[in-house]
Amino acid sequence: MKAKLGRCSLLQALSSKGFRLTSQRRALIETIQEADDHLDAASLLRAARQRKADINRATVYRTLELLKRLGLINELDLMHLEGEKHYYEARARRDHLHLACYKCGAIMEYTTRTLERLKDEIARHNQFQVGVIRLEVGGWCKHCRPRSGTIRGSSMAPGCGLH
Amino acid sequence: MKAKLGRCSLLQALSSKGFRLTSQRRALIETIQEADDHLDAASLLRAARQRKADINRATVYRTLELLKRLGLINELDLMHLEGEKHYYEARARRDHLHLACYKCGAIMEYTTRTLERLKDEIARHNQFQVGVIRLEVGGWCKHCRPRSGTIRGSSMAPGCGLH
DNA sequence: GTATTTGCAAAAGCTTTGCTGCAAC
DNA sequence: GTTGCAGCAAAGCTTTTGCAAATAC
Repeated sequence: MKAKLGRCSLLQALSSKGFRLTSQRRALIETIQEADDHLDAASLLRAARQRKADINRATVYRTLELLKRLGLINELDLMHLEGEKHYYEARARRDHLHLACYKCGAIMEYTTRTLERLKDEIARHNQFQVGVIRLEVGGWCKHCRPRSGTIRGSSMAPGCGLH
Repeated sequence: MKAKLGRCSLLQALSSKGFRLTSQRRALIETIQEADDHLDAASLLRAARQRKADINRATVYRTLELLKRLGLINELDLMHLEGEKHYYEARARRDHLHLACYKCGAIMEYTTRTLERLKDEIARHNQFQVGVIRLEVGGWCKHCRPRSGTIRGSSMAPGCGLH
């Protein structure tokens, strides 16, 4: 179960910026905020329809675009483990990174101060104002590691054909 | 001009693993290695055709898939600044991150020890064998920052409609 | 000579768009 | 009553696939 704390209140944020709160948007936002997993557009539509039956695919995409533009949700690729869909999550108070296992497909989240330090460093060294930071790691989780023991420091994918 | 040093020799790596060196693959690989920018599949095809006229789109995608699987190139999304295409770069000796400016579209690379430290930390704390790490940052470059001075530590995108 | 790889063309998958009518404020 | 937003259906774009012919080794 995904933690529900530390989330922005999307509904509140939307209306305070003058956007209409349609019943469709409510259903979509509630679905996103209460989701256990990262949802792609199709899954979100399916889940949101249990709250409000008549939601259209176009509305899903338009709402996601809006929330993304407002910085209220994050868009993830999750290393394209399965196709080119995008995944979404309500933006948490702290940035975190996503680990994707090439073998079993598990997605893990990891929060660390180092990421915040890195963000500050990026801003300072490049005079760059950071809006969104997306850090995704592909590899092998502890259950799927090719062999136990060594974790290589190298950046090269170990061997071929392993994905 | 992008630095040409610190690259893997893709041709050599391919043949040493027993893959055939077709003229199409040669043309594609040479194009990738000498590219000044990050190339998407269509641009790569266009550029490679100047070396070898008859290359097909399917071959491009199949070759990219192969090189990616072998860990010889990185696949980037560059924060989806323009559509959903993917971008590719020959894998460098050191990992680096990509900064994408929402306003002018500039892509900058930044290499830092902190990224390597972060990678080690990820591996240690999650017992995760890192294959590929992809870190992309969306924001505003020094020429496009909304206002000078403050660089906010917050992760929220500043204001709405700015992308 | 044989197995791998290519070209071709069609399809698949996800996302976007134009337009009409509905609904939030 | 306005104006923004949703629904519908069609199109758009990138990427993938099946199969026969070509090519690297």
